[in-house]
Amino acid sequence: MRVDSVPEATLRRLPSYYHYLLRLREKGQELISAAQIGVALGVHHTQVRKDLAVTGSQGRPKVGHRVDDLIASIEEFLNWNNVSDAFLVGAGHMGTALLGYEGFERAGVRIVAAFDASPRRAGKKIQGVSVLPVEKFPDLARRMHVVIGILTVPAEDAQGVAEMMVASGIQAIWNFAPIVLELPETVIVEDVALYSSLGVLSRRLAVRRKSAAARDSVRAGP
Amino acid sequence: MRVDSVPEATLRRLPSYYHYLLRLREKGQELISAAQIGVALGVHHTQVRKDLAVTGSQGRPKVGHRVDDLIASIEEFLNWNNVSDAFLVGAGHMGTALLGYEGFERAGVRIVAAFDASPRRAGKKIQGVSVLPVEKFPDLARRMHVVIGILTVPAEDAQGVAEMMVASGIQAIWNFAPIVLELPETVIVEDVALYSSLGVLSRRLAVRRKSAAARDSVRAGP
DNA sequence: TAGATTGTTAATCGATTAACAATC
DNA sequence: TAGATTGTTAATCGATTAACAATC
Repeated sequence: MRVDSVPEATLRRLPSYYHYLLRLREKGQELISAAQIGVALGVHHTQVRKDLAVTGSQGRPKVGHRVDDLIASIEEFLNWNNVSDAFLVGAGHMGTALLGYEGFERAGVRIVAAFDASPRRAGKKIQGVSVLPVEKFPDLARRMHVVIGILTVPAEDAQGVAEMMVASGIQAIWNFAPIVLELPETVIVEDVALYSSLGVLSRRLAVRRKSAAARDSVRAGP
Repeated sequence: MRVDSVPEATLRRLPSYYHYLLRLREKGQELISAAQIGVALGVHHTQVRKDLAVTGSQGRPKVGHRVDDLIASIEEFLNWNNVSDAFLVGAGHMGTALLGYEGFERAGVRIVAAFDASPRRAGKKIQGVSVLPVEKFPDLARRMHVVIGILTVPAEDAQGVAEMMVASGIQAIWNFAPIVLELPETVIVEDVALYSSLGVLSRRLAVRRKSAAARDSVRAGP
């Protein structure tokens, strides 16, 4: 049983619309049609309409959608207008990078503390966020009612840390480790699969080279 | 016309199998069945078989697959056994994080130089990789026959830098900026859509809260 | 009004899952 | 051998695209 009837593919496209619309607004554009969005983002215009429809935003025939309305509707639909506190575990390269991002508050997430198992890192401040010993996570998470965990630890530690997070009341995990976490299915896990992305890139490049090589050998003759 | 007949969903799952298999090998396990992989990674066993089939690897009835064979087949299929040089542009938070990753060489990519528009960053070394002025990109890319570009610049600079990359001979771009790049369709673009990921997470969490609240109000009575 | 655009219903397409024969 | 597992073909499911009526 799916809790949310909205297709995941739609959820993934909405942020892309959102950032495009922000840019339009910055340029002062007030109206936009589904077809224009589609062309700009490489999505079929019917698909754009369906995606926007789930947010409840309505356009006017012959006129299009108000950029402001769309932005507000997407924000509300994704709950990006309510910022939730998040704890990050793993203050390594990726963790440090995420702590430096400004844009996540606009996407409903504020990283309020970071944790690390290494005493070398704990005690420091990174990008203005304190790095604490990971032992302090459970107590603090509970006291501050933090329900979002960001997981940027090495793959071999990820499962253990994730379990600690869930035991501390975390309900959603943004996982950067290249493993599939085994957790109660009530926990929301969203993977950032960097290696999946690299796999697609590498394969496409290889296929492209192969077909280019094939063309060249035809051109050169048998 | 699709150049590669293999579904993208399959390409995205293969790296996940790959990392799981690496862990098995480390533990000394020599054989594995599609069903076991499926249980561990949350994929239907038939799907696992189809995915593995595209790599050309074969298993034996009643026995399963040799872990070694699968690893080798996936590596070859994704061309991860041939490492390509890559240039990174944007030595900010995310760029720095990627320069620190050890695992990308195993995924076919070696970052050999970084570039940045800011004179403050250019000239430094980050994680042992030199950061050069972005003006040097075109000439160096051509001379070194670099065809992979990693794009970690702010959103507003991404389109321009991507065009510069393509003009310099780059054939595939790993894009971390939250915009849809408009480039010739011969260019392979692979987006790491952090905000799409956050959108899904935020929405799921909101839906979960809503249904929890609904349950509570029923329990409390009308 | 005419026609551009929306929003919805129907058709198509592709990916996932089910069923089952092959085989070690 | 019996049965666990593979690999393939058929059925189902869900997402995308096409068709079209509604409307400003």
